[in-house]
Amino acid sequence: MKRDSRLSGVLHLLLHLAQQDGPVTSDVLAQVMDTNPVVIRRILAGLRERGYVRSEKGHGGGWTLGSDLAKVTLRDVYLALGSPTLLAMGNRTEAPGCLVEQAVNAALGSSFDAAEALLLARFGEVTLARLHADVVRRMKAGGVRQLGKAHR
Amino acid sequence: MKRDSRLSGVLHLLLHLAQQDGPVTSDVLAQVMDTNPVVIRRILAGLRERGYVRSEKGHGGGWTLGSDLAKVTLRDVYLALGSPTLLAMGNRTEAPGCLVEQAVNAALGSSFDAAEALLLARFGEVTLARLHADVVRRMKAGGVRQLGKAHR
DNA sequence: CTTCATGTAACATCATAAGTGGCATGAAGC
DNA sequence: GCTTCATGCCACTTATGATGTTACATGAAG
Repeated sequence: MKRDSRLSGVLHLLLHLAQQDGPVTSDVLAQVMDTNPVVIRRILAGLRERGYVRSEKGHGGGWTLGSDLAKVTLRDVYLALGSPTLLAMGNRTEAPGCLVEQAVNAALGSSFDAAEALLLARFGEVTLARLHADVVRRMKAGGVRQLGKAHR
Repeated sequence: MKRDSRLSGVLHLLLHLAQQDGPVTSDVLAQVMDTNPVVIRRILAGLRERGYVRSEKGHGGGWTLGSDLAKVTLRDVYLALGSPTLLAMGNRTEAPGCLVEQAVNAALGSSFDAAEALLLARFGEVTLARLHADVVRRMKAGGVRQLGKAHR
């Protein structure tokens, strides 16, 4: 199964935006992420609806942050993406008539639910501000290297 | 992302085998699972290597359980399937040069790891015997219904 | 009114689980 | 021996969803 990397990608985008003054175009972000501008717009569309980012058209346009990084958690970002599937596995059928399958579903399902709950809880504990602070810390630790240069 | 239901499926198969005296053919199991015999063989192949099931060719052949249900956990079964991907999400890249991505990976990765560890731990706590006991309990609770009849 | 940038639809690509057909292998029954 | 039944396995197809790409409309700045 192909792994969904949108959450990873969008966080990357947000943190890069956090280190830019003005708007950044989808084109630039696409180069940084080594992908297509349309993919960028697609990913950021959900965040725009919630006000986490803003977009402007025309000259000098592009993407800017739209809210306080301290008030947005990874969970918020995840939800803004449309709550994509977290687990790669699932029960074969829901609401089966077979008693065996019911027992299997009950056993697996409770574990699946627990794992999803754990993920969401941990996502809820981490704010973008904390991630940003971590980036700054890493920059200092490794010497103030310019960002965006080490992308390839 | 398409969800992997092999673990769910194989548990279903094992519990059905547990309630049969003699060998059960892939054909019969396929009907029970509403799928193709080849799929059954493919799923059970890994379990055979570890001795959890045995297969016999020819007349009167088919699949039988190969070990004590109390000694096999869901984790064992999961491993026998080849440890398929548990999470539908992942980091965009591993070992990135970009500091931002490193920070993102660290934050997400620890959560991903925790969720996977939780799943494996819970799988390790559940034996097939316990699942089987649960099936029996459900049968008594709902009247002794014949298994395999409520499959479609 | 030209240029730049987003917004969006439509389509192509790619990976993987699942489904299917065909054929070889081996065991039981005649 | 030989037929039948069942697994073992390979190659191919199908289905699904993330991702990549092209094309065109919209709107803002110069």
